[in-house]
Amino acid sequence: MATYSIGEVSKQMGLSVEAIRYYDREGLLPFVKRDSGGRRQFTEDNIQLMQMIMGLKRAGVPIKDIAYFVSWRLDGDDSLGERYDFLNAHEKVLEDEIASLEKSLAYLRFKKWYYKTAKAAGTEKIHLKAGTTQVDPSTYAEYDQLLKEGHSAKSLGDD
Amino acid sequence: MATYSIGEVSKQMGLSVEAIRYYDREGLLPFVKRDSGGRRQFTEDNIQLMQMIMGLKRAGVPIKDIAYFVSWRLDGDDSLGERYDFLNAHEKVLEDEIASLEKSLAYLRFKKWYYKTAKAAGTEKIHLKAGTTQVDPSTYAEYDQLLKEGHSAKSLGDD
DNA sequence: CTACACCCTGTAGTTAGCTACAGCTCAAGC
DNA sequence: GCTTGAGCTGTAGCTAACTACAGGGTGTAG
Repeated sequence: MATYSIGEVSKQMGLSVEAIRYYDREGLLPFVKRDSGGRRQFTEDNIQLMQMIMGLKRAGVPIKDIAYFVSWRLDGDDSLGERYDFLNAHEKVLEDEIASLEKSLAYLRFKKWYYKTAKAAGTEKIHLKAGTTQVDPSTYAEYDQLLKEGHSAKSLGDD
Repeated sequence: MATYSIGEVSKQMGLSVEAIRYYDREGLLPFVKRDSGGRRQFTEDNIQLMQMIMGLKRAGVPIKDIAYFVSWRLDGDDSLGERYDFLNAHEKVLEDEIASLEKSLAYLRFKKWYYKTAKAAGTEKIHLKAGTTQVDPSTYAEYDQLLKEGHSAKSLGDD
C-alpha cells in the first residue's frame, strides 16, 4: 500500500509541514503510523480522514474540539451518538455565525450606500443632523424606502 | 450636553472597561475628549460612532483597519472615496467568508446525516469500503439522491 | 563515503484581541 | 479630612494557531 511523507501530504493538502506536525501534537492525527526511522507515514486512508478534519477546521471548529472528535473515532461505533451530538452542536454555532455575518453584511451595504451618496453630493452633511456627527433618521428612512421599492441592498451600494 | 464615563459606556455597550481603553490605545476612539482630571468623557455623538465601529468589528474588520477608517473620518469629506472603497473591499471579504461557511455547513449536515444513519444501523460500517476507514462512494450517492428528491440538507441530518 | 534533501523533537517567538494587575490621582460623601 | 469608588497609565500575561529555529537523525544518489 502506497504511503506518503509529511512533505508530500503538505503539498497535496496545501498545509505547511509545521502545521501538520502541530496538528499531530495537538492530537488530531493519532492514526498516523511511523516508519523504522520515526518518520510519519500517511496512507490514502489517513489523508481522507485529514480532509474530513480540515473540513471541520474550515467550519471554525477549534482544534481542541476536533481532537475530542478524533479520539471518539478510536472508540469505534460506541461513540456514534457523541459524534452526532458534537456535529449537531456545531451546526448551531455555524448557523448563528452565518446569521450574524449576514446582519453585518447588511449593515456594511447600508454604509456603502451612505458613502456612495455622500460622495456624489460632495459631503457627508447630507446624512447628518445639523452640527453633529450623528446620522439623521431621514437617512435611514430613505434607505428603507429604497429597499421596500425592491432595490437589493447589494445593488444600492454598488458604484 | 450630557456626557458619560467609561464605566457607564461599558455597561451600555456590553464591553469591558479594559476593552474600551484598549480600543482607545489602538486609535479607534481619537474623538473622545477628557475632563480636567484626565478622564474620558463620552458624548451621545461619540457613543453612536462607537456603535458604528463595533458594527465593523462584528463584521470581522481587524482593529488596525478600523483605525484607518476612523482616521479618515478626521479628514472630513476629502476621504469619502477612501471610506467607500474600504467598505467595498470588506464587503467582498464578508461575502466570501459567508460563502465558505455555507459550504462548511453543507458538509457538516452531510456528516450529521452520516452519523444519524450509522447510529440507526448500530455501526459506521454501512458507510465504509470494507476493511478501510474510507467512505464508500455509494454513501455520497445516496445522500445526493435524497437531496435531489427535495429533502433539505438541514432536515436530513436532524433527529 | 560523503553530500544533500528531508525528516525528527523541543523550545521559543508571533499576532490578535483582550484581561489582569500595580501603583497612582481625583472627586464626592460622611 | 479621611475613606471609597472610579478613573488613569504602563506593563505583563493569556489563548489560539501557527511559524521559526536549533540541533540532530536518515536514506539515497553520485
